[in-house]
Amino acid sequence: MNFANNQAIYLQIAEEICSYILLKKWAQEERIPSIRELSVQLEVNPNTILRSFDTLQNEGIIYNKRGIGYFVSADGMEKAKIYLKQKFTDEDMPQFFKRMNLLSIPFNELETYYKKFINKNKN
Amino acid sequence: MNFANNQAIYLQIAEEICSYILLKKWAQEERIPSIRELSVQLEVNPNTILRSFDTLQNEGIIYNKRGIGYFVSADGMEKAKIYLKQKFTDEDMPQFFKRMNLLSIPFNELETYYKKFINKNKN
Amino acid sequence: MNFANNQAIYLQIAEEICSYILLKKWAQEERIPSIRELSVQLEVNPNTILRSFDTLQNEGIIYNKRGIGYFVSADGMEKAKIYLKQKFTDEDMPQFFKRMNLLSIPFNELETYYKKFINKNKN
Amino acid sequence: MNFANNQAIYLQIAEEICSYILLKKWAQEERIPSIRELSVQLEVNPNTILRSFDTLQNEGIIYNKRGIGYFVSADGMEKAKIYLKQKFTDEDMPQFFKRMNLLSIPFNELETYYKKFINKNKN
DNA sequence: GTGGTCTAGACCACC
DNA sequence: GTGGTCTAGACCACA
Repeated sequence: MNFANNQAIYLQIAEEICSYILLKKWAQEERIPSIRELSVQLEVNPNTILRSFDTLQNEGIIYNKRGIGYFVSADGMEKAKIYLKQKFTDEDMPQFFKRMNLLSIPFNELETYYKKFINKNKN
Repeated sequence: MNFANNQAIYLQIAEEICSYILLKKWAQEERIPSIRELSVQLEVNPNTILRSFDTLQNEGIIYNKRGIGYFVSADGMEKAKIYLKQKFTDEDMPQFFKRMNLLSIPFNELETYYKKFINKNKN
Repeated sequence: MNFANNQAIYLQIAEEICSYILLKKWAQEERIPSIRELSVQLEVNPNTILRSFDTLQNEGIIYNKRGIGYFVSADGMEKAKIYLKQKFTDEDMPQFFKRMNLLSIPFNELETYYKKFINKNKN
Repeated sequence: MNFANNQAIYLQIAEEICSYILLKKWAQEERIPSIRELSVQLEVNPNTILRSFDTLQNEGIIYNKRGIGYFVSADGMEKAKIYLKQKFTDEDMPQFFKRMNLLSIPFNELETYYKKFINKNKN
């Protein structure tokens, strides 16, 4: 039994940053908070934030200006979406479908729930 | 940012027990491990286990024989399924659908992924 | 005046590993020494070696088997060559050409030296 | 693995001084900074600077006036160029060509890179 | 044993 | 101020 979320903190933070970009809380070409700011705010070690940034930089989602800070790439939103979608299909979906099978929920039934969800949130 | 799973531990354990019942690791009318056993195994305070058992007993999934232990109800499997399904539709599904919307994944696409999942796990 | 090589240690190590692969000291699909072994041998912190390995893994030059170690990729030699060549053309060549200009060495003259070098090392 | 530049510090400084002369930062017959000044500026022991000056004096690149200081020779620029060129052809070139061979870069290709370099820096 | 993660803290270069 | 590098050492999961 694992009570804590088993995913590495730096990956959780990376995903969170992507979500922020997708939600347009940080626009493209905009500077994101510094490593030190985030490390204080999220109460983690600066090195952990750096690792998140490194990961996102490798994905081309953010880039870096020496001595200034990190910025969302010009195509950061698109790339953030690709990054998150990959994680979603590879990790969340299989777990979700597994649960459906355990609970004998047929795929048809899922659509019903989906329509309800859409109706409730369409406003 | 929440690094730890935000759900109460005793509820996590309750769900886990239901899963075990559904997977037939503990048959109906079978005695389940004692509070002490589980508290040692899961490295949790015995009171936490007791709360899980209370919750499941209220749902009619397990019952208690004084001085002997807890047992899976005669209709425990069915009730465990209902219990888990409720959690699944109320908590997991909305979160899942929300993510789909954020990532602009149409419902049609989900079916494709579902079929892939089924094919991979049908053996 | 910088007396020490200004390139980061973990990048120097990454290049050194690539050279080893190109020189076939570590064959493709072969396991390379563990992080701990190299950290002792090279007298650097294990984290520094890990960073070198991370870099090379991102380049697809090496890959990892959990709990076993790092291995040279099937196409590791080719990718190591590409990696080193990029570094060579981007960093070493400009510096080399700059020196040629400072010393007023025309390109023709370089060819003479090159032929001498080849003759001396062709055996 | 050598993390530090393997060349003796006093030789590195000697080369640096030659570069300065070639770049006309110190003109011929001009006095160059005192041993004490340089030792402070470069954070090096005065004896190390003295050894650099000795080396350059032996090459006839600089000369000494008792009680006054060191001066660039009348033909210092030419001799500095010869000194640096010798180092360049004897030490840098072989290493450079060796790398070219390791990376299977033919000499023709080098010319392409050279032209690009010239074009970029011709302004 | 292996690698993976995280913390604490230091020093550096660049702006 | 910013990020970049490196060390020391801890704890974890996996095999």
